[in-house]
Amino acid sequence: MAYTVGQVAKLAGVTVRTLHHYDEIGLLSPSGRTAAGYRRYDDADLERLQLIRYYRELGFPLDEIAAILDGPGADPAAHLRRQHELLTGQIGKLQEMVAAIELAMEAKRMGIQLTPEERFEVFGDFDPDAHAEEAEQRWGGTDAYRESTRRAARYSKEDWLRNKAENEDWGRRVAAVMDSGAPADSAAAMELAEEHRQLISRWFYECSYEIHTGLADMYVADPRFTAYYEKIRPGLAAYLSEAIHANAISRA
Amino acid sequence: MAYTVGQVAKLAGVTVRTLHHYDEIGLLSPSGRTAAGYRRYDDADLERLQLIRYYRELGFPLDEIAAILDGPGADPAAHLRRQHELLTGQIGKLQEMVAAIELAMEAKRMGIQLTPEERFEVFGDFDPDAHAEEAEQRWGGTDAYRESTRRAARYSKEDWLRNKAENEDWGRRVAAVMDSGAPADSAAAMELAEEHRQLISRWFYECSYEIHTGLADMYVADPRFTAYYEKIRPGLAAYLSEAIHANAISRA
DNA sequence: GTTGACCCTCACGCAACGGCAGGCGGGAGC
DNA sequence: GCTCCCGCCTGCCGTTGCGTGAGGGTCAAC
Repeated sequence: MAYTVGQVAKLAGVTVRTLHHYDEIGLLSPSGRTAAGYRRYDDADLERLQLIRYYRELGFPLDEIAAILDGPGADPAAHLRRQHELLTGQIGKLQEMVAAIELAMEAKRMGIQLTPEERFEVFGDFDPDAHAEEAEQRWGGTDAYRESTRRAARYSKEDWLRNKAENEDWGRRVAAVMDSGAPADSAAAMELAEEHRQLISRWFYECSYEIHTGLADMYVADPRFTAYYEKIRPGLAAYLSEAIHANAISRA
Repeated sequence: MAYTVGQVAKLAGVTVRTLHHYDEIGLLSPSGRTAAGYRRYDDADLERLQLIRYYRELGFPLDEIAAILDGPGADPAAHLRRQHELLTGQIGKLQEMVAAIELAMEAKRMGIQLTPEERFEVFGDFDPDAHAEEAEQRWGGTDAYRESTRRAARYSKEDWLRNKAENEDWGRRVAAVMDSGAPADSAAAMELAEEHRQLISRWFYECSYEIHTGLADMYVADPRFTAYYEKIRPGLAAYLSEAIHANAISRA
């Protein structure tokens, strides 16, 4: 089978100009030309273009792609295998970024200040020794910052008051259930965990059960989040965490 | 807290030049300068930079990022929420690409020719009406193409012969087990499924149990792959598929 | 035979920085 | 006080990966 530039462009989802460019730099030269000088691409060219597109999607510059494709010891199967590995690596990276975003969302929801390192460590290559030196400092002056952070969000004043009221109401009720001695996997505790999830979803961001259990783990693992709940009632962080897990399992 | 360009650059994993550039175009201007003209970034600047980095990672051009960040109705929480959605979308796209790579790997392993549409449909925006018109043609002339595809791989001739021999040996034995009337979830069938997986891993690409069950589904869903196994023994495609699933479950 | 879609080759333009030159600032050690 | 080195400053030109015409040939159809 032979294809013209336009056909290849449509098939591969690139522009004709891109194919011209690849021809110019010798990355993908069509296997032949017609008498009139039209480029003719065959199936082998398409296969090469497929590899190019994947490497491009993975962020490789064109000259490196050329080196990889034309270099020795690289049969087509090895390329696919390599691309498979790179892709799964990218997915892992994106999942870490998602987790970092969830952390940032939850921190904002509670008015907790993130350290600069936490903001950026997901992007990799950050300096490890810059981490410990400010570990103390981040526990000071939180209150003023919290207020300013809250003001930054563009909710109306009434919205904020309503949200605050709902939050406090929920806090009172969950403290009462805990005081009553009901276990964390009781229907009452799970119901309040579910309400917690819906409260987040309504006011801040869509909180799936998966995200919710992720938050639950964070509440016991990160002292700043723990402190937020311990202030309501000592032991509440762990209690809530367990209730959230129980609720997620029962709803699944 | 105030930071110099160099400190911010290190923290955020960007170059000083990039920060200069963002300042030049007004995307991220430091909140102040020292008497000597040094740029001074504060925590709000860092927060903005965090958002910028995420949007950049998601492929947005700088002018669009500026429009998004400075536009109305976009509080910080909304940005995080949006980035969360975009990221999960990207992950889904990459997972489709992984699946497409697995298809391509398996097709190559069996010497099956993929249609141009199949090569590129994962990249999206391909023409739907270009799909049906060649549906017949892809069933002709497969043998010659298969041979040429096989030669393309850079294995030595002996490698190929050994691989072929192992494959045929496996084919004989799985046919024998099937003929014996042993069910697909019997120990013998599962053992051959496991061997099938290791054979792929050794010769072609690391084949996890997850990938393996994906292949199993493909063997019954895609007639070209089905035909490959049916030629060994009628009913083998379904039999093998079931054995692979049973094997994966028992090893998990 | 002419119309419209498609192809060709220049050629300039643009985003998002990289990298270097040439010069100032600052703190620490002599 | 002087020097040394590192970090900061402002230009300014270079590069990658194309986008976007300009100006002109080609091909299948009507």
